[in-house]
Amino acid sequence: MRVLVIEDEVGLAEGLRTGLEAEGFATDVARTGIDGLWMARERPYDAIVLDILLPGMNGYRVCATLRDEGNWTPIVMLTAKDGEFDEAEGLDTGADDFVTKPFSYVALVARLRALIRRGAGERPVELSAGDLRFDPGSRRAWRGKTEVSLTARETALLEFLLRRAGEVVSKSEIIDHVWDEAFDGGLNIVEVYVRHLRNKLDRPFGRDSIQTVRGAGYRLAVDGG
Amino acid sequence: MRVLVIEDEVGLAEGLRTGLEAEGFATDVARTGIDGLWMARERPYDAIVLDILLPGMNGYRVCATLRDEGNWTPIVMLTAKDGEFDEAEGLDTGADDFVTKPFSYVALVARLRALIRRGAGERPVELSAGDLRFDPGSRRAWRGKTEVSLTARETALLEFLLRRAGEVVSKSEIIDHVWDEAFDGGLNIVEVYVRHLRNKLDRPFGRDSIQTVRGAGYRLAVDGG
DNA sequence: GCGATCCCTGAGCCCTCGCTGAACTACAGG
DNA sequence: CCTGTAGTTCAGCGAGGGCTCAGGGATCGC
Repeated sequence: MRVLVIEDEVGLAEGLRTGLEAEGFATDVARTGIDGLWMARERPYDAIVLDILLPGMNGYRVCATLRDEGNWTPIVMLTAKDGEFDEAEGLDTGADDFVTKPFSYVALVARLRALIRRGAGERPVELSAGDLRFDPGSRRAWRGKTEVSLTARETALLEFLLRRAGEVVSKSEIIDHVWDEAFDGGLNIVEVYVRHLRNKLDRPFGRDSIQTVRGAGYRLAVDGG
Repeated sequence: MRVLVIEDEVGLAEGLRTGLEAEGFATDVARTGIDGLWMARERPYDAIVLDILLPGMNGYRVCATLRDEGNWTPIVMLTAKDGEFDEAEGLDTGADDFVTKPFSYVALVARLRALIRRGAGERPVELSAGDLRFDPGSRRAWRGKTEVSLTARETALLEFLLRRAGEVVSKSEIIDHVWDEAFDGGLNIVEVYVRHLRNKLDRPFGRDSIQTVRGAGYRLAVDGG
């Protein structure tokens, strides 16, 4: 397993190198975004650890550039602990996972192994409607740049609505796909969960993405409201 | 997202259920091929995980039967590690992907997601007559560029008229198709709703798309008026 | 021209549908 | 054991939509 670390801070970079090599990863280090991009293009890495704050070319741009070139090597981004925007932007540019500084090697290595196992083939796909976004892999949702925390059911409902964005889906259809067959309650449960989603994804942002089509069902606006 | 697991080995089946539900899939389990077939016919699944070795009716036959019946739900087959013929036969019978036992959940889930993403291929067609348009998927209607909001009944009536554009359809025929069989009111209701449609789709635009054919019924002009 | 038939129109009643808040259960963590 | 969270149920409410009806036009046959 060969890993590329793109990190300008020398202490951290060398720490990572020794730590990762102790874990059995062959590790290369790049000190700038440009260098890192170059190295990533030259050799097939199994994963890339990418800092965001880099001299010259920042991590987002490195990541986006690689993805544009069709390079889907798994990328773990190192984000600052206060950076709430980091992850949203990281996902936009095609990062696969995130580790918040300061971090433990254990966490980083675990993520790396998971990503490598998943492989470069399964690129991250994102479901979106306007600025409403959902990552099926990590099962997280964003309205614009702010992440919104959803429960399991809410997540499942949102995912279903997003996959059928623009279409009217009936409540019974929703129950068929979001609840399992053991469920024998009424259709009202759908109304309740639609309400939950609206309260979390629409109301705080002054949006109106989930429209009710009286007598037919609900429709998620393709432009996200 | 709703998945059907057809697997006779109880341990594996329950493991799959919990694993998949943790990933956000609503999961149903069938223990025999017959049961699985039955369940697949009953409800719309987003994907099916199908073991090959099943009591009674094996996975190939389940798969082939579903395909024969026009059911194209994505199917992932679980194949034994030594079975070289498995995949060929699976492909013949209409399987979409294969996972070799023993497998990791990560791999299975990745395949499932990929299939579901691919599977949602068909897009709604649009009904139109001149510049009068209707999208059955989103159940929205337009006259030219401006969207017109319709109630459920109005929508159903418009859809019916559009599907029979150019033909004369009688009021009783309309009642048969747009109202449910329990309806026992008079034919006047059709007149009322035709009026509603005219008020929304014709009058504001100076059009005359719904023509009344005295003594016979109504006809929607194929050119939209 | 005249009645008969068919269709249009507007007003109004009633009830379904969807929304909402609250209560209840189950379960996990501290 | 207590607390908090998620999932579900339920009953009340309010608005909007579905439907009815009666009277006024329009059109046809004679």
